[in-house]
Amino acid sequence: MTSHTELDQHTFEHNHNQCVSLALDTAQQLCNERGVQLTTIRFQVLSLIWESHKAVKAYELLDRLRPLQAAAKPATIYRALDFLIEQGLIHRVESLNAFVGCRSSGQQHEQLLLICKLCEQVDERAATDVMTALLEELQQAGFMAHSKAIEIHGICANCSSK
Amino acid sequence: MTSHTELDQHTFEHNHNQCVSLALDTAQQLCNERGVQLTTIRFQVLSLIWESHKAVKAYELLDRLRPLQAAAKPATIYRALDFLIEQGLIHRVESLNAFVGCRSSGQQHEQLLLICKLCEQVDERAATDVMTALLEELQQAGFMAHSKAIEIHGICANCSSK
DNA sequence: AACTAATTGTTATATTATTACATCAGAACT
DNA sequence: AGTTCTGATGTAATAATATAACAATTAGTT
Ligand SMILES: [Zn+2]
Ligand SMILES: [Zn+2]
Ligand SMILES: [Zn+2]
Ligand SMILES: [Zn+2]
Repeated sequence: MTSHTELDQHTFEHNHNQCVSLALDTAQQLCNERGVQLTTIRFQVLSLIWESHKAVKAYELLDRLRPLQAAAKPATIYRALDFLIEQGLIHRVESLNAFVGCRSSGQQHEQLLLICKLCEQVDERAATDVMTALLEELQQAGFMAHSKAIEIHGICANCSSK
Repeated sequence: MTSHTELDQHTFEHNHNQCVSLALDTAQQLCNERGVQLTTIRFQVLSLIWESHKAVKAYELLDRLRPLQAAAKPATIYRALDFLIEQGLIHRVESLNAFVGCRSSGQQHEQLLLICKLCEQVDERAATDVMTALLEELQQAGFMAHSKAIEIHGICANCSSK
């Protein structure tokens, strides 16, 4: 029997196992290179986040982590999330207070996040034209940007074709 | 003696009283046209938000409203904020869980918010080139956007020139 | 006045996140 | 081996943000 989560993954019509493998392998490799520890807890949280392309809430992660880490508390999750964000392995979706795996960790990348209201999946796009225009605008404004987050809410192509 | 808040407003080197008058007058006019009520509480909250160009937190607003409305509770503030957002009179700054007056209420506008880490002021810009590129990107992705929020954190021109 | 819808009062609670301090495990040093 | 240092985790408490539910009041309408 196929779970709801698995179905949702398939709406992208892609091999999600590949997504997960790539993400986890890349994470491990980046942490090695950087001399930081992808500990068991951090790896487990990253894996849980990567179970789908949906943004996940911290306390939902906590619930899902507890079977694996009986002692898990809010701080456990938030520490792991802080680490994963610092290392660029996940994104925080500000408008949802939720977290989603980064699909281009390692590469320098700005984020354009397309957040579907129906399937709740988050698509991350390079959107180089947008970012170029943005850089130009920032330059004109004399604004020195540290972080650039573009979060668009709406209906994804897949959902609107149904 | 000049308060810190007043000083901060002056960093824009503009007549903030004009900002406030324009914002409040426009708000009143729009509400009239739309047949919705800009009640005392809503007007007071909007005025408090407009005391500066900084984003303000809900519970800070609550503290500042209480001298005017002894019975004010969280719900009081959140209801007023909901109304003001619906009417496009303020923006919610997702990445700060805070609120800032909209400088172009009434006009159709997408928002590019430049959020300064030093002076905490929020600058709202039309950024038409960015928005054009964004629309193009969304079209390519087949994504039907309902809300577009671009929040950039960094150092504003004024602060970086000090 | 009577009715209706919108707004506000009030209480409780849900959700999201951080702080502080104790403990533990591994690496580095003596 | 013992000591020390560091980073990570355990644990408890609490802070900060936001919503739900229902009662009371007010503003418009008939
Ligand atoms: Zn996938
Ligand atoms: Zn969708
Ligand atoms: Zn001003
Ligand atoms: Zn500034």
